[in-house]
Amino acid sequence: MRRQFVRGAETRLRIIHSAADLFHKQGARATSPDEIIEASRTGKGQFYHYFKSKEGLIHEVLQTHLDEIKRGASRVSYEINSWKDLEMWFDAQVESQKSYEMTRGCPFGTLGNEVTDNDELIRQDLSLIFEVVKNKLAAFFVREKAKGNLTKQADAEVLADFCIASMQGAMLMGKIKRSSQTVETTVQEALTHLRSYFVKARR
Amino acid sequence: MRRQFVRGAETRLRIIHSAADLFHKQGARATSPDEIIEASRTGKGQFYHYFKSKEGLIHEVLQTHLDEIKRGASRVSYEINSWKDLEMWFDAQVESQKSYEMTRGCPFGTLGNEVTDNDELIRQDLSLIFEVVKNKLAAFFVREKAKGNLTKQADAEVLADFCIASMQGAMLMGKIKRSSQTVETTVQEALTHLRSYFVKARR
DNA sequence: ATCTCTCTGTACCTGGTGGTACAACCGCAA
DNA sequence: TTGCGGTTGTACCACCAGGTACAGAGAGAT
Repeated sequence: MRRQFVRGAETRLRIIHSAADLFHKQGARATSPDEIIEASRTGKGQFYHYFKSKEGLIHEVLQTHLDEIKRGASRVSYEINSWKDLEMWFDAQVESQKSYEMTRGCPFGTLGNEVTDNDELIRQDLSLIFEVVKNKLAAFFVREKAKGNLTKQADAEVLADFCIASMQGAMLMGKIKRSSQTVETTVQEALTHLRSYFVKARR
Repeated sequence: MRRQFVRGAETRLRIIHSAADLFHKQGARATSPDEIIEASRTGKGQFYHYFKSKEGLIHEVLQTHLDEIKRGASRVSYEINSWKDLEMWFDAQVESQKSYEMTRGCPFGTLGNEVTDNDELIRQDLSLIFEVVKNKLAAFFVREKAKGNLTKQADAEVLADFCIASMQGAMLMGKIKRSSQTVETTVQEALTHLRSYFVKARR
C-alpha cells in the first residue's frame, strides 16, 4: 500500500505544477481542467480524485507557493540579509520575467488581478503570501535600522510594501509592453529611493 | 433617418459603458455577452449589430477610454501642469479605488493582466493608452526641468514610467488586500522619491 | 483466492458561452 | 404605398467548461 501512495502523491504534484505553470502563463480563469489534465498527462479521474474542484486546486497551488517561499525553495529568494540581497530580489524577478520573453507577469499578481467578490478564499491566500513576503522584507529593514544604517524616517513596513508594489507595477507594465526596459528603469528608481534612507552611502 | 441614427448611437454607447464597468469590476474574461446585454438593457441583436465580437467590443471600450484621456474627459485628470496636479493624479486614483470599497483595481491594469498571446490587439491598445499617459506625465517633467526645477539626474520618461508603475502596483495590492492603507503609503513613498529630484523644496 | 483500498480511465451530463439566423420594426423618401 | 435604411427582438445552435458516475486495475492484508 506504500507504492501506490507514492505514485499518487507524484500524480498530485504533477497536476499542481502543471496548473501553476498554466495559471502563471494565462491566469486561472482562462485555464480549463482539461488543459491541466493534458499538460500533466493525467485523467479526469485523477483530477477530481485529488482536488475537489478547480477552485480547490487554485488554493492548493497557492499553498504550495507559500510553502516554497517559507522554506526558501522558490525561484526567487526571499531571504534578505543585505543590501545586495535586496538588489538580487528585484533582479531575480526581472530575470524570471525575461526568461518568458516578457509574456508573463508575476504569478501572484496575475491571479490577484482576476479575483472577484466570489473568490474570497483565493484573495485571502494571495493576501497571506504577500504578507509573508512583506514580513521578510520588513525584517531586513528593521535589522538595518537597529544597526543604525537607516534614517529614523524609514518605516520598515512601509518600505517593504513599497518594494512589493513597485515590483508588481513594474512587472505588469513589462508584460503589457512586452519589454523589460520600463521594468528595469522602474526597479532602479525604487532602489534609488530606498538608498536614500540609508545613512551610509551604499554602492 | 437621423433619429434612428441617434438612437442607435445611444444604444451603442450604453453597451460600451456597461461593458467598461463590468470589465473594470471583474475583468473581460469573466464577463459574458449576456451579462453586458442585461446590464445595458439591450438584446443580442444589438450587441452583434454594433460589435463584431466580444473582442471587438473590448477594443472599442479601450478606444473610448483612450479618447477620453486624450480629451481630458476621464474621471482622473491626466493634464499635469504643477506639482499639485501630480499629487492629485495619484490621489484621484486612490479615491476612485476607495469609492469601489477596494474591490477593484485599475481598469487598464485589470485588463492588462489577463492578456495572453492570443490577445495581441488588446495588448497593443493597452500599451498605447499607457504610452499616452506616460507622455502626459513626461511632458510635465520636461517642462519642469526646462525651468530648472529638476536636477539633471532626473530623466523625464523614466520618472513618468515610475509614476505609472508604482500606481499600478499600489492599486493591485490594494485590491488584493482590500485595504487602502498600503496604497496610500506607497503613493507617499513614490511622491517622496519624486520630490527628491526637485531643486527647490516643495510643500 | 479474495477482500479492500487507493489509484486510474472513460463515458456521460448540465449549463453557460459566444455567436448566427431571421423576422419584424420604425422613420422617411419617392 | 411601397421601398429602403438602420434598428431591435427572439429563437436557435455548436461547443466547451466544470463536474459526476462508475467501472476497472494494482498492490497489499487475510
